[in-house]
Amino acid sequence: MARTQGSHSDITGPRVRDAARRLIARHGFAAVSMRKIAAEVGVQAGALYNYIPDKQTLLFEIMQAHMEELLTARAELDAPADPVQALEQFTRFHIRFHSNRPDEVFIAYMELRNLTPENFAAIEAMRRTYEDQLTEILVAGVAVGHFRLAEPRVTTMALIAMLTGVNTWFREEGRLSLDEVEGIYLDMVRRTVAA
Amino acid sequence: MARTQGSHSDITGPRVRDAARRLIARHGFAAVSMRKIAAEVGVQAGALYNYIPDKQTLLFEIMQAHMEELLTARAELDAPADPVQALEQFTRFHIRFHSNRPDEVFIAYMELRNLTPENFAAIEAMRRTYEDQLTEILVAGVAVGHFRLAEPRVTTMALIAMLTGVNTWFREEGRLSLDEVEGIYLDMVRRTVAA
DNA sequence: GATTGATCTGAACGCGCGTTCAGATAAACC
DNA sequence: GGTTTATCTGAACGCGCGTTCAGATCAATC
Repeated sequence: MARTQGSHSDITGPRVRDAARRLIARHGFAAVSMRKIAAEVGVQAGALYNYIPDKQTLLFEIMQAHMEELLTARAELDAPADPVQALEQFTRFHIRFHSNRPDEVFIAYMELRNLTPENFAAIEAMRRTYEDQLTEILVAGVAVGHFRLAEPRVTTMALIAMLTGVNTWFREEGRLSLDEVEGIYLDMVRRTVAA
Repeated sequence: MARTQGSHSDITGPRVRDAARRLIARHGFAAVSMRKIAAEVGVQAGALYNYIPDKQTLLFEIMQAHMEELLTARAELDAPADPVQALEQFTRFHIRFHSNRPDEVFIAYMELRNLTPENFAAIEAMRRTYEDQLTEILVAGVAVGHFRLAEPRVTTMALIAMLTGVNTWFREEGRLSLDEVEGIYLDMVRRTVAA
């Protein structure tokens, strides 16, 4: 067996996280061993500890990176003042962002219970920050009489569940394009909150 | 340590499944060992094999029982001919049934990937049967001009995701009663498909 | 071309895993 | 009260787990 040692830190580091993300999304955090991640990268298990302190931190960093990307990507858009337009922007953004990252989305929801309490709180806070942005749009729309809804927070949870649900069935190679799906969901979202 | 042996099959059998259901919902299938389930029941790990052939079958039977209960409970309702009333019945039934069984619902979604391919197919078929019932209501409503929607299957997935999402935030001791939540969601469902 | 330092191997650690099974126990039956 | 039988214990099996670490290897530096 040929040894292939040397300096590959800049290459191996990201590959560890990529392999972990893919394997955890497919098999679940508890079912993925450090040895399997290492094998995917082409390295022995011990070498992983040059890049991560432990398995728990690996999971947390994957989730944290995902949530930070979500908040950053969203912050980079300039929000329309009109709540109707803001809702359209949010809807399209949510579907597009999440359908492009099925592994991360799956992990961020399924593996919450494998986080330590502190790590869990950190991820939940970011999720709440994101949800609050939709709630704000809804409240603003109600204020100007363009939306009508019973409970902003309940509607927020309902809409986000509906939109994220796209990931459970949408396939790139399916009958409908992502653009078409976006349009269909946007219509449903609008109706749900229409005045 | 006092031995507590004897005949308890009729008691122990259900307790094994109850303990497994609770523990798997909380920690995940891969993270729950047979020894932990046994400890919860108050028995040694070996005794579990008087009631289940193996761990995989235990998971499958929990999911299967849940899906069968879902289909049975739904079948026991007599469906209104009017699609509008049928949709209301489905919505209320779905929210009520699922919010009463948070553990089972969580497991039935999260642990699908831990099923063998054959067991997975069996559960998926039952889930599809349930989903199809909503699709039929939607199609019937469109046919008589009471509903308007782009894609019955897409709307089905969107509504079910929205309704099941209640489980992620609803708490018995919260501000809103289940009746109120039912009403709010029913309103959103109606608007989503209104002609 | 010798030295340094980052990177990786390979072996080891104690532990818990799912499952099996011989034997112990206690309830049920005659 | 002796026998049968369902139920459970306790030990064992081989295996993979997360993590550590001494030593091997190689790229970069002088």
